[in-house]
Amino acid sequence: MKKILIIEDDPAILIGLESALEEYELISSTEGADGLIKALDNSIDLIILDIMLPIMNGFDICKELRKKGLHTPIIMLTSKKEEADKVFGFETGADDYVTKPFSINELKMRIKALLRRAEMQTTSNDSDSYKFSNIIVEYKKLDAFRSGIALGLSAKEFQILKYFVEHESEVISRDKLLDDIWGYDNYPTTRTVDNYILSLRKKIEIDSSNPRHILTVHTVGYKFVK
Amino acid sequence: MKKILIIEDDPAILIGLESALEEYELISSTEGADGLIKALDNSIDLIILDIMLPIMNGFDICKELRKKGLHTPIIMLTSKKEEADKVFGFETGADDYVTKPFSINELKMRIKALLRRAEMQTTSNDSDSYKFSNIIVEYKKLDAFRSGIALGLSAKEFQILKYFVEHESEVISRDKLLDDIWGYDNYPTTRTVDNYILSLRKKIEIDSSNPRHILTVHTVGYKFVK
DNA sequence: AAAATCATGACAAAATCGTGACAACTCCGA
DNA sequence: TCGGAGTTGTCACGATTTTGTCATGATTTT
Repeated sequence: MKKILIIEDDPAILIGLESALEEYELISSTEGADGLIKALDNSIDLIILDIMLPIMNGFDICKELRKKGLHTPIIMLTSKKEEADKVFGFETGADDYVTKPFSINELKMRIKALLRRAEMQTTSNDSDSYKFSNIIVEYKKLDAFRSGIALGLSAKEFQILKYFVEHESEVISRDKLLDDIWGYDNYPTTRTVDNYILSLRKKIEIDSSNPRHILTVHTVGYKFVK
Repeated sequence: MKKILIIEDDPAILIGLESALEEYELISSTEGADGLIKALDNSIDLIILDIMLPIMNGFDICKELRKKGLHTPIIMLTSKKEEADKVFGFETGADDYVTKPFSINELKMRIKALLRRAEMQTTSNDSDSYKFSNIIVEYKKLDAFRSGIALGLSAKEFQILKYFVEHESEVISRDKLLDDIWGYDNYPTTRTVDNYILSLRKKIEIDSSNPRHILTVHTVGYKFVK
């Protein structure tokens, strides 16, 4: 269930929203500073923010949140159309607004549209294969293929390759790999890593002594490039 | 410059949009099937889509695009509010709408908001890089790139370059660099520093014998400028 | 039990590191 | 303006560290 944070000081509107948005998990705040903390603390999916608030106004909250690097979609509640124009500009960071008195139906649709778009960001990358060069890594088959023929990766080799493609071009230290692949309970030597790199290279590189995909970064670790 | 595709059959509106949205690169289509192809072919950043179109209506185009896995933000143009309600629902895939006759200002703001949100997706993950001139220093990749091609910095070279960019325009003495990069346990000669400066210059400067970024400050040390 | 996989150590190969030598340059005073 | 002392640029070499690779035994899977 999606979490929505409502920052609104007018009890009448707050109650109205709460009954209209029963399909969501609602968190509310009637005051700016408190709302700001809640917006940062919880794993909120969307924020509904009134512009007119005592002490700290919605305009400032919005800017503050964006300054702190929060990407949560924000819908502003405003009383006047002109006011909306001011806050909805590029520089404030709000994603949408509705003007009071607003249609609950319209608000609901705008919420849906923003949630859907946010959702897409996180789930659009769930394909079950990864291509690079002439190789396809099939997550479900736990193996990789060069022009259709299986390379016959062992379980650990596959894990490592998957880890590498998921961290494309990042430098991975041997210790990081041991932590993330082997876990903390059994901890082989860093030499073990080199050996797996060797066998992986033999399988996925065309010339394993001159690797083009699994590169060594001397004194640091390895990195995978497409 | 962001690319916007406008799918609209009414020439009057099309001309109006084209003159209002001069800040964008515009591509237009007056017909559904053609618009659908253009939407898929080009690297469009946003689509403005009229609902009422001959032959294939905007509603269907929208659904078709989403079915094909296109995530481009879509703003619908509608004549009636009720019509908007129908297409703006969760199932069609539109992100926003404006009702004719619409305020150009409002449309512009809605475009901005959607583009900003889309932008965040692509740029939110490279916060750990530093640009200067035509070079990008990628912290996670432990390397720097000139127009995309890797410069192949060694670990120590990278450390030093990172140190320099983090202390932009500050004059750094050799001793300070030895302290901060090599640490207090092993302490090479100041000659060593010069050697690393040399190799760094060879990699990041266009003319290494006439450096523009890593400058020597005689009798004091070096300084990095953008 | 056989086969595959995994982990380790030994040694060779390679890359990087640090140094000294000397040339080129800069600054400053004569 | 010239020269000299000090500073920096540059190169090549050896030392050191890191990585590649293989053979071997342990462990797990089939």
